Amino acid sequence: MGRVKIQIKRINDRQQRNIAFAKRKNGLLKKAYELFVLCNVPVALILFSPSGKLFVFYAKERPEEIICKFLARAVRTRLPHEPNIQRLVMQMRSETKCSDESLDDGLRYLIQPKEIEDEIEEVNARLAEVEKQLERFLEIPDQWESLAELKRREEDFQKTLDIVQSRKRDLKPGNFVSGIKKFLRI
Amino acid sequence: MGRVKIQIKRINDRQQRNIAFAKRKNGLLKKAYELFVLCNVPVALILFSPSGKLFVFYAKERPEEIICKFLARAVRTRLPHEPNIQRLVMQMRSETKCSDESLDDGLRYLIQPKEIEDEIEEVNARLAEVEKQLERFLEIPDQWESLAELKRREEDFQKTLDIVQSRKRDLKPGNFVSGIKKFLRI
DNA sequence: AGCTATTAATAAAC
DNA sequence: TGTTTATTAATAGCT
Repeated sequence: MGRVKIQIKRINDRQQRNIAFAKRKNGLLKKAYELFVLCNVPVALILFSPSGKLFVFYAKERPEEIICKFLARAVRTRLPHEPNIQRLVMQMRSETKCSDESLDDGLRYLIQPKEIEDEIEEVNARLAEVEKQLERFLEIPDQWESLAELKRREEDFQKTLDIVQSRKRDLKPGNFVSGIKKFLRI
Repeated sequence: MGRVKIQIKRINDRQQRNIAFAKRKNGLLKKAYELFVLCNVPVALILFSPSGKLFVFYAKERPEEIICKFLARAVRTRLPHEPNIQRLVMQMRSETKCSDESLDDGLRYLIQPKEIEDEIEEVNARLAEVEKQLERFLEIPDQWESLAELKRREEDFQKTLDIVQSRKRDLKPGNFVSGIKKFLRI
């Protein structure tokens, strides 16, 4: 998506490679962040610059938690080759007391409690209900004057609901990115 | 980049969220792959679907190697809280000779999450505001029917707030969060 | 580190 | 579930 279409192959010029890395790293981080916010899923992205500098993005859970989940699956499938990880997986293997029940087929893992999610959906359904009623209100001619007022109040409701929902998300147990939205000034 | 511009905030409808996840997961994986090919750098991307299914992408090095590198540097900055990882890091700490080069400095920030009490207070204040508005609303006679509905909604808000407050105890202080503010162009 | 012409990703519709 | 299309978003080449 630039001035010309490029082939996805290694950039040989070192400087150009660094430029491409800097730009695309930002894009990738943004995309990872957006996926987290939109879908509210745990994400961990670890990458190294051409010069070896470490970059980490993680959301919803701390990277150790995400890594542990990933390694827990490795326990069931294969033993990683890296010695340190191998040692860790061996430990986990000896300790893991058949939490197999939480594993459907080796791919699914640790399903989040759904109650908060459901709550939000329920509240949204009710909000839609009220919005409908407000719509009907707005159609009554002799109450036209109060239209602006009603709209304002409807917006107030939405705003309040947004705040409550956002707080609920932030306060959700296991969510260690509490306040990230505020921090990012979104 | 769709038919309409969307706000980056949690998608509440579960089905829509799943659709967005499926599409954006593919996009994210593609971007990660392209970054790897173009710049020839190690990349590890671990993410979970809304239903808890695990997805892993890694390039240039096995995920265990990338994770090990990440953890090796964690040795120098902080001790992760997850017990298994903690044990591993302790081991690595006693084994690893840490050089100062390329210690991540640009991407990580220590976030001091806003005090939960303050946030609850904020929500309470907002709720009180809406309560006041509802009071005024309730004084209009010929709108009484729908006002009962609004009153009910107000109670819903209170209930929701109670839930939020009850979850306060479950919240643990956050630690490091990948700050990406300046990269997100927000 | 900014600027645009372009390409690429994707939200909604089908 | 997959395909199409109108739009928005990312970014390659320049400065």
